This record gives sequence, C-alpha cells and structure tokens, in this order.
Amino acid sequence: MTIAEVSKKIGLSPDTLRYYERIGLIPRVNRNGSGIRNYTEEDCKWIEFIKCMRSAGVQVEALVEYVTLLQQGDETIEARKQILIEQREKLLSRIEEMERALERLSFKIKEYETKLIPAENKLKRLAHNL
Amino acid sequence: MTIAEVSKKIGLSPDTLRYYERIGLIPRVNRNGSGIRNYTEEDCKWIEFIKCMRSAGVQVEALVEYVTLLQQGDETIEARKQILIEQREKLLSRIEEMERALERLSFKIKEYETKLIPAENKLKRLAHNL
DNA sequence: CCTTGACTTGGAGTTAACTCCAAGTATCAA
DNA sequence: TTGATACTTGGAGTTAACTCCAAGTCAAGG
Repeated sequence: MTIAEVSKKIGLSPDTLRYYERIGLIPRVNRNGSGIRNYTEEDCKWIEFIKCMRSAGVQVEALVEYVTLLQQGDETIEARKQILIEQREKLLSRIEEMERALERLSFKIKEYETKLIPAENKLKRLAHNL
Repeated sequence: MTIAEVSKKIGLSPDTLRYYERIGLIPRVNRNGSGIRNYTEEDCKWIEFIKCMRSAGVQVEALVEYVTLLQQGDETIEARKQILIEQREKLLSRIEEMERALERLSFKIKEYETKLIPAENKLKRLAHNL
C-alpha cells in the first residue's frame, strides 16, 4: 500500500504518517526500489492502533517508548506491560475529570432551561469594566 | 484575596491567572489603590469553574466566548446555552473516544497477563531495521 | 533612607504535535 | 521528450495554551 492509500484508509495525513515514522512511532516502513514506502497490512494495523491511542490523548512519547521496547525483543515484555497499565490509569483519571466537567455543564444547561438565570450572572456587574 | 492566595487556593499559577484575565477568560478583577488585584469570592467561583472546564479539555476560545456573551446581558442567554450544549456534546464524544482506547488498552494488557504474546510482536521482524 | 519582596505590565519564549515547504527524483501519459 | 504527478528528505513554520522575563512600582521592615 502506498502512503496515499494508507492515509485515506486510516485517516491520517501523509505528512503525519511520515512524521510518525521519523520519530519512531511507526517502525520503519519498507521501501520499493525507488525509495517509495510500501505499507503492509501489519503496518496498517499498528497505525490504526496508534491513531486510536492518539485520538484518546495518549502522548506520542509514551507510544514511542512502547515501540522502542517492542523492537528490543522479549526481555522488555514486562516494561511494555507497565507502560500500557500506566496509560490506562491516565486515561481513566482523565475520563473521570471529564465526567466531572460534564456534570457541571449539564447542571448549568438545566439552569438555562428552567429560566432560573444562572449564578454567574452576578458577574454581569463587572460588565462596565470592559 | 491576592493573586497568590487565589493561586494557592485554586491551583493555577499567578501567571496563568493573569493570562486568563488578559485574554478575557476571567472578567477584569478589581484592583486596589496601587493596582494590585483583589479577587472576590465570585471571582474565585468563576475561576474554579474555568479550571474544571479547562482540565476537561474545553477550549479556552469557547470559554472566552461564553464570558464575552455573559457580559453583554440577557439577550445572549440563548447563545450562551448553545455554547454549553455544544461543549457538552464535544465532551461526550471525547469520552467515548477515550473509552474505545481504554478497551483496546485493557485487551492488550490482558494479552500480556496471559503470556499470550501480543499480535504486534510480529513487528519485531522489523527490529533489524533500527 | 534603603533594601526586600510581592506585585504590575507587555512581550518574548516554550512545548507538543503536527503541518507545510523546498529541492530533488522517479514514473507515466501524450 | 516533456510535462504533470506523486513521492522522497530534512528542516522550517504553526497552533494552543501557557510560562517566563525585564523593567518598573509600591508598602513594610531594619
């Protein structure tokens, strides 16, 4: 598969795909005789996983570390697992944070719906400062 | 309350508090005779709300827009409500995205736990490229 | 009176993660 | 053969959201 095909299939720009490879987030992709990338199914699956992680906010750095360990063989299994566990923790607490915000948003929206004008309307007294 | 007190109480740096005020995320805080900020309880409540939204990833831009409308009075109530609803949608879909990632992470971790070495170990064949 | 320390402002610098660009090469249709 | 198109690389530019800094002011302690 060419970079354009992978880009379309997965939904990451060619620039992003090349960038990911440069920084080691994607293991080096094989090239044909004239240096053009030829992605395998395996590459695609990995890229798709990376996309999923990135869109959830997992940091590039953590993923690069994981790939690096992956390429060092079986002695790194435990370290890799730890990375995954750590990232899961981070995701979980991030989701909790978002759910707290969600609740507050919903509460405010409800205030607006009941025409009970919300508390921060008191801030209006500050309007003359603008 | 001084900026140092608010900073400590809420957990945002004085620099961030000044920055938020500069860009209009916090309505202008009153100053004493010598130009030093004197935060009210109201200010604090608002800042705390902003912190909650920001830590959930709500964009500064949307919050600034909300504050701006707030200071324009009651004709903007509907517009403000729409902003809140839009942000709630965004948060929801973001949470869903993260939960998908969470599931994949958990699945991978389980693979590691059962010593069923994970699929991407096939990527190891690329290790010689490094 | 002088220094210390907390504050003020406007503006420059930083970080993560892209995103774009220039210069060069290869392939392919006309 | 000659563009046009798609790719290559390394490096520069962009964006959001801070974070830091320099230069200045002011109140309080010694």
